[in-house]
Amino acid sequence: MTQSRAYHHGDLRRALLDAAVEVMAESGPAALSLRDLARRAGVSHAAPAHHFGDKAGLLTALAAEGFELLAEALRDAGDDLIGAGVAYVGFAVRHRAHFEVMFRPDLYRADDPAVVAARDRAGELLRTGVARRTGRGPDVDSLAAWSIVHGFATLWLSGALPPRVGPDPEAAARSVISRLFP
Amino acid sequence: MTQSRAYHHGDLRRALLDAAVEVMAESGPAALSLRDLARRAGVSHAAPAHHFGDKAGLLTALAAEGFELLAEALRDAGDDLIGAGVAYVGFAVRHRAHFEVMFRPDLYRADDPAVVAARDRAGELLRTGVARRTGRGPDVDSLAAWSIVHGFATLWLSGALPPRVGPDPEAAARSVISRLFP
DNA sequence: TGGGCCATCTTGTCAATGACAAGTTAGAGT
DNA sequence: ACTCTAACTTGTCATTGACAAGATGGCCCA
Repeated sequence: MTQSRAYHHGDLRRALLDAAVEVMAESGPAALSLRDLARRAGVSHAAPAHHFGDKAGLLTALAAEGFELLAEALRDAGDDLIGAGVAYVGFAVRHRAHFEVMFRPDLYRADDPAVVAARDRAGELLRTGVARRTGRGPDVDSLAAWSIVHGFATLWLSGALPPRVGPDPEAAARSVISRLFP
Repeated sequence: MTQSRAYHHGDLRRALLDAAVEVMAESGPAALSLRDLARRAGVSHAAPAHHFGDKAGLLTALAAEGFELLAEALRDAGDDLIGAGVAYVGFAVRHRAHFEVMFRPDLYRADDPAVVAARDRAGELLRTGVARRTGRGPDVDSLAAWSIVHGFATLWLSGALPPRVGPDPEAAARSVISRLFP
C-alpha cells in the first residue's frame, strides 16, 4: 500500500477504489470503466493508470483489500464457528464489490504478493476456526464449512434464492450453517 | 430457440454459442468479444447482432441453455441425493462457461422467459430431490444442500481450493456432501 | 533560499469494441 | 419467374483501455 498523501487530488488512489466499489455495488464488475472512475474523481482519463497500471491492477488492489477485510471480519467473529460463518456471509453482503472480485481470478493478478498474503491469512483463519471446533481431521469439515457459507453468499448475491428465504441474509445463513454443525 | 437451418453459414447461431463457450472456458467471461466470435465463425463483425441483438442477448441464450443442461443433469442423477449433488458439481466443471454466466445476472437478461422457465425447472428438481430424501421441512435442508454444492463448485472453478483437495472435483464433492447428509 | 528531483497528473493518440443504420444476397414459397 | 424476407455485409460512431510524452507542484538538500 503506497502511502499516497497525494499532491493535486488529496488521495486519488483511495477515491478511485471507493468509486469502483460504488459502481460495482450497483452495476456489477462488468460495468467498470477506468475512464468513468476518473470522471467521478474529477481527474483526467489517464490518471488511474499511474496508480494501478491498468484495470487489472486496480482490481488486484481491490482483491487484496477484500481479503484483508475478510480476515478482519473472521478475526472479529472469534472462536464461535457458527458466528464465523455468519461473518463470512455478512462480509460478502456488506462488501459485495470486494467479494465479487476476490473470487474472479480472471479479472486480476491472483499471484500478486499482497493478494497472496492476505488470502493466506484469511484462509488460515477459516481453517483453524473449523479445526478448533470439530474433533475430526479438519479437511472435510473445513471444506464443507467453507463451501456452505461461500455457496450461500454467492447465491444470495446473485439473487438466485427464492423470496421465502427472507430479507435477512445473516439470519438465514445462521440456520443453514447450524444444519451442518448442529 | 429459433430453428435456424441457416442460409449462408450453416448454423451461425450455434457456432457463435460454441465459440463463446470455448473462449470463456479458457479466458473467462470478461474476455468475450462479439467481434472475436464473428471472426472465429468466419462472418462479418455485425452478424452476431442479427441472432442475439447484443452481447447480453448472446449471454441470455447461453444462460437459458445452461439451466436446461443443468436440469437435464439433475434429472439423470435420479433419486440419489448425494448423486444429484455430485451431478451439480460435475455440471459446473464440465460446463464451466454456462455455469459462470448463469449465476451472474448482471451479464444477461435474467427476466427472459426462456431463462426463467429453464431456471424454474432446474430449481424444482433441486428442491424435490432434497424433500424426497429428508423428512424435515425442505426449506433449510434444500437451502443447505444447494449452498454446499454451489459453494464447492464455485470455489473449485475459481481455483481457490488448496491442492490437497485433490484433482477430482466430483470425488471431493461427494465426501463434502456426505458430511451434510451422512 | 533556491534549484533540481520526482511523484502526480494531463493531453494526445491509437486500435479494439459494441451498437446501430442501411444496403446486399440468397433461399423459400407461390 | 417473382417476390419476400431472413441472413448477412459494409460503414460508421462513441466509448474504452493502453500507451507516450509533456506539464505541474511539493519536497529535499545544498
